[in-house]
Amino acid sequence: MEELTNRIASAATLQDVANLSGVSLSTVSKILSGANNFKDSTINKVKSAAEELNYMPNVMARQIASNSKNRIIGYLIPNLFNSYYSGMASTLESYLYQHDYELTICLFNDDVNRARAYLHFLTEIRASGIIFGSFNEPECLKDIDIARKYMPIVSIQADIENVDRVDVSDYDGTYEIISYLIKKGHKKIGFLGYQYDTLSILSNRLNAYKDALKDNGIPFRSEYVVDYKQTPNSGYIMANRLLNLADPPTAIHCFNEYIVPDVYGAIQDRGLSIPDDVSVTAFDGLRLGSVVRPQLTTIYGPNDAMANTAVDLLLNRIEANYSKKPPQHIIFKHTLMERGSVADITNR
Amino acid sequence: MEELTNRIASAATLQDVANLSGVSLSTVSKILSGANNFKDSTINKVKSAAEELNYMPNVMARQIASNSKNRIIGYLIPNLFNSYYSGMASTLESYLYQHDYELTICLFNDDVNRARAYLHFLTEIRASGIIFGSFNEPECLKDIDIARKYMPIVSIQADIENVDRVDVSDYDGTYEIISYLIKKGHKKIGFLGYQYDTLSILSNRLNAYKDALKDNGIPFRSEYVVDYKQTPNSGYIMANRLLNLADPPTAIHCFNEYIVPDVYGAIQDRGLSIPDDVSVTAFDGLRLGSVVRPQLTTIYGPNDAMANTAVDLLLNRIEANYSKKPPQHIIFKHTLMERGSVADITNR
DNA sequence: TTGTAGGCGTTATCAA
DNA sequence: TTGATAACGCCTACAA
Repeated sequence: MEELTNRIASAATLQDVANLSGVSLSTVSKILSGANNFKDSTINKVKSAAEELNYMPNVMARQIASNSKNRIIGYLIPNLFNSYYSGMASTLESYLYQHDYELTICLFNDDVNRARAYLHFLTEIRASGIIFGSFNEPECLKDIDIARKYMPIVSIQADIENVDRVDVSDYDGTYEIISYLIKKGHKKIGFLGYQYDTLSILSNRLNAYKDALKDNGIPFRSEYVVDYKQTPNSGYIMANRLLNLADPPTAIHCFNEYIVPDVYGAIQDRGLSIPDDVSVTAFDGLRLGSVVRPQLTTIYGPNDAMANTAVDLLLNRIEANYSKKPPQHIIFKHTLMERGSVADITNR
Repeated sequence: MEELTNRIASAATLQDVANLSGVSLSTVSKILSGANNFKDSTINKVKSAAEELNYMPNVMARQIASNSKNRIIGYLIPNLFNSYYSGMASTLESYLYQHDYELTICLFNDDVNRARAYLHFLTEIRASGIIFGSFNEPECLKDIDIARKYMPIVSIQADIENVDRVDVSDYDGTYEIISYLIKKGHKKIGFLGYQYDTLSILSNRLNAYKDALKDNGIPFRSEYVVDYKQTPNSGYIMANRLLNLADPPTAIHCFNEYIVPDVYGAIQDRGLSIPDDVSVTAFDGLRLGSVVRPQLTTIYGPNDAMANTAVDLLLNRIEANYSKKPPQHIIFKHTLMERGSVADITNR
């Protein structure tokens, strides 16, 4: 009676299957790869031998021998507490699966060294492509340059030179929602961001904030802009920085959406209500915006479309054999979603 | 001037490096693997040639030749919208990194076929081990049986026979929090679960719910138990099922925590307040319990400890060469976290 | 319909 | 201090 404890069987090889079924190795190889031009009896012998031995092809050996590409796509991301990334991952996986690719999610937990390690990893296993999540780690640039010699790379809202890239209209979206707040009577508007100086999506959004204020004759107040490192509770900390001001804002715009529940918490912990005391807006359009109460007025970015397009761009490169077509930059249009988190204070 | 468009370089091989540096292939191999017993000049020649060619070892070839293990651990999970999984993934990655292993997160988006595909994938690339997330897909059992012949497997709250497993005290924890609700005067207590007939963590928790009622002389009412498939908004749907009852419960216990924000939303959408009109409890102890308002009274399971222990168990199997030690089952003790989501209604 | 033999990129053994 | 050469597990002409 076989014990089912955790141990490795001497992983069967093609040769083992060949021995057991009494045919040659190459016959086994062909049959197991789906060849039909063999006697039924041979096919059956081989298949049942493989079954019996639980033969699983060694994909590495196969790739080396046939010099074929694997179908592994890596998605490199800094964290998963921001559901932006998990949502993206889910969409990417679904779409890649339709194309018969496997997604491997490489989570580097905000550690550049690990980001680099995963880049090396993906390069060394000769993955077929890499999708960059939205993050900014300049120290990776050299590793990216090496990786790109081995496989195509696509960026989803990340600053990498000379690769295909998808984005949402950061500037326009932010400009629109800040203008919207102003139209609702808000003049004291806070902006919560991150410490990512060189990340263009942040600077785009921050510039839009400034421009919208300026175009409406509202002076910029630096104390209304808070940034902080990205941590699970950064929203709470940043919101409190604003709420602690002697003259706190009447509206808070969040650079991205995952901090919103914490911002809500910070406001509610002071006994203030949303939107009557403080209005809140954000950018992203994640599901959580419809989960919080009041539901969030936000700028929706079509993340599913972005993810799918990123895959399309990547697979084009892969399957068109790394064509030299210049890098594409596709920008999706945002949508303003009016829900319940903004008060009209024009009459106050 | 070199074009930096997205293309593959003819990935350099050892032979290329050898040619460029004018030494033999095997010398290059040794030097690039860190051998010191060569002339400095040779070492330098080789290293700079490798650098120049952006040589990256082909890990597959390396493994085949040396028949060494890779350091890939797969984490197989059904979704990422439940932050239970993303939190686990993050902890696993951090701990594995300390041990110099790479985590590859395999998200199968609730599709058995994809779960099976990822199992095959991990087996075919000869990953060093697999960590099973908490889910129940009986159709995978055969594939698991094959996979386990190639590498050790550890389960985190998943029903798989004969593998190492970590758990939290489901029964006791649920029993405690239901008893707690009863002590607070609640007699009408709803239970929100899932359609996972054979998942032991659900049946454990449900049995504890029933037993706690019984032991306190409260009759079981089947209409107070709602289950539904696991979707992003299942909490909203399930909560409404309870709230629509002619005689709705005064307290709702959630089998797990990620549905809590939706349950809150469902309650608040009726103008009801938590905990005055409806008390809410749950099981997990995720961060989101402290993000919602009122903060959630819940059963905390030590997920970080579970994750780390799962890794320990797995690495023991791997590094002790798949020992035949019988499967371990380690159960962590829960903790009741009293926060603000339960009202005392004994005097009503 | 089946088998032989060479090769994929690497490591490892042994000789020079 | 270096370099042939035989593996590793598999694929694929080409031959039989």
